[in-house]
Amino acid sequence: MIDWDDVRYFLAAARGGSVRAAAKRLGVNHATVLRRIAQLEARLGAQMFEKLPSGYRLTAAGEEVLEFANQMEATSHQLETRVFGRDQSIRGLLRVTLPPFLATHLLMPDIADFARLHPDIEMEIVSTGEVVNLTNREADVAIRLVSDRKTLPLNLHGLKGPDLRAGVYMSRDRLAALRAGAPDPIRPIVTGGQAVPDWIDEGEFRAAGVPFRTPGADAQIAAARQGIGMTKLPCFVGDADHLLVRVPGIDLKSTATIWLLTQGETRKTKRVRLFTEFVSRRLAAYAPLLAGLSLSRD
Amino acid sequence: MIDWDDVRYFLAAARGGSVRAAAKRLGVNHATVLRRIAQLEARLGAQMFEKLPSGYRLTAAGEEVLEFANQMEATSHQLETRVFGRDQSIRGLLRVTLPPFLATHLLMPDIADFARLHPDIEMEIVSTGEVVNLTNREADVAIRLVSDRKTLPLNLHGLKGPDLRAGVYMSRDRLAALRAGAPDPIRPIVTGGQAVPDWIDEGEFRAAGVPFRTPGADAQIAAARQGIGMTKLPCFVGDADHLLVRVPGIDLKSTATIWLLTQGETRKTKRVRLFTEFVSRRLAAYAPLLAGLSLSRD
DNA sequence: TCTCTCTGGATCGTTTTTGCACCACCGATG
DNA sequence: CATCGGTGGTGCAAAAACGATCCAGAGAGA
Repeated sequence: MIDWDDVRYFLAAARGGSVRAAAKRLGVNHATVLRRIAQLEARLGAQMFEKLPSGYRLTAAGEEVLEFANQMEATSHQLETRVFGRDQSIRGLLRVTLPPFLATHLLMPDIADFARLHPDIEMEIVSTGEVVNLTNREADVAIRLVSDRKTLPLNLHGLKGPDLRAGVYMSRDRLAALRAGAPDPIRPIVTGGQAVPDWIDEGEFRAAGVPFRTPGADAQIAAARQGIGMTKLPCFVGDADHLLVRVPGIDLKSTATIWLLTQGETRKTKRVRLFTEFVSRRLAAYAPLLAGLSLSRD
Repeated sequence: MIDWDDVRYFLAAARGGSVRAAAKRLGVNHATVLRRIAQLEARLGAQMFEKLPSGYRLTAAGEEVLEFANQMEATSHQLETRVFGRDQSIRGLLRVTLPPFLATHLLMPDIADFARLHPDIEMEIVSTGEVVNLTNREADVAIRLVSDRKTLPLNLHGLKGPDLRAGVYMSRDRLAALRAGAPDPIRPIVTGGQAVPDWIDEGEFRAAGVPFRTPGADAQIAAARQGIGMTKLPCFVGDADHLLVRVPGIDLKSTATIWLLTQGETRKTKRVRLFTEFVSRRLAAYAPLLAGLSLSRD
């Protein structure tokens, strides 16, 4: 009989492409992955990988095994979510994922309030740039921005929040200087790789010159503050920054709707319901701010 | 992340009904099962079993987990059969299951011939009374008796063998005594719990009295040899025994057909093909014997 | 070409897991 | 009432798994 956990190691190696990458994902030493895979291959009596100096590549047999390994993983995740769904105690872990800019500029104080209100809930905020998979139970609640034309995944249950609108902002001082007749060019600030936006031709003062490309929302804000140019920001971010003002003549853009997403059994959990209801109320209160109707958060 | 192998221990405990029974099935110490299940429950944060003095009983949560655990097991078995199906080498393990009386009275010499012919094939004969599950890959080849009106499982591939017929036998000496006019009653010998058979009224000499019930084919043969009464046996068993003769006036019964069954991917294997072809040839040679047309094996 | 970083693999202490021997308990049975 | 076979649970020593480390080799880039 094979050790079922070996399949988990196999899966990590197949995805990581190397023993060391798999070890990193699994949080173990690479020698362990080496041994577990050797053990699995011995018990199955077949080579699952070509052992190249550049890494592990799946053999034909390995490709077939991968299919079933994926299936086992899916079942394992379902198993986990099912028992988690039965958990009706307050005490326990609650993992939330949300876009970084929502965390840093808007919801972190509210999440802190929630944590203070429920000290028995162990919270974990997963706010990396990557979209985490709710189905695989990498998180229990996801706060997502969903473009209005896109549809939600069918297996997720959504609680609709307020709309989020964005504006184009630039430095307040720079705008004053422009009004006074300063000739310096105003450059569009965009994230790397993004096409030149269409709003450069709309405003009272036109952006010109090559775009200023920088990754990360915070870097864009900093660049705008320094007067490099103008950039598109969510209203609640731009309006709250007293060093920035909306560029006159450019309308607000309706970008997306905030959704609170939960998955399958997990939303029956008391912790999840408490959190989604709490955040939902707070978001509703922020609705004017998010829509860009109030020019300051104060 | 849970240890997938813990699910295997959970499954054994859920099926065995107790930690010790699970340990026996898994071939490990019962303390190990105890600890693995405790670990799984800790990681999932839920009780899967009620720990009663009489054993472990599944909780509601455990029942739900069981469903997915079964699914994981099925996937694991599929994974094993898939890689096994790719194995085209002679050397390796080949597990065969067949009814005990076929093994002891007919095929064991042939299986021994096969093993001698292919010393690289490690053979394992699973000839307990229980029907082993081919789908779960507890065996690679099954030699089964299939009643003509029953249908084969769809996922199995069958190679049809000769028909097997049975007759009613009694002690040769006893028959001679009867012909000489001995008055002792002849009792029908049947397996425990079986109804009184219909052939007691057919023969030249009628069976009478309460049935003699004994489990096991070998015990029935011994009882018949001792002259207790008459019993129904496969022809190849009864005809080969010089102490027994067919009861005059009772026709042969057509009971079932011998099938060589293989499953899914495993039949692509060289070992499996070699074995099924070999046994198929031998069975064909035995066809008259099995049909009861030759009165002795010699 | 030299370095730097990636790869798999081997070795060696150490940690974790496992098996064994117990214990207490419960129920059936002689 | 004592016994016997079954249950779960618990220390302790042996065994197995693990992590840290080192090594050789392969590429990439300076």
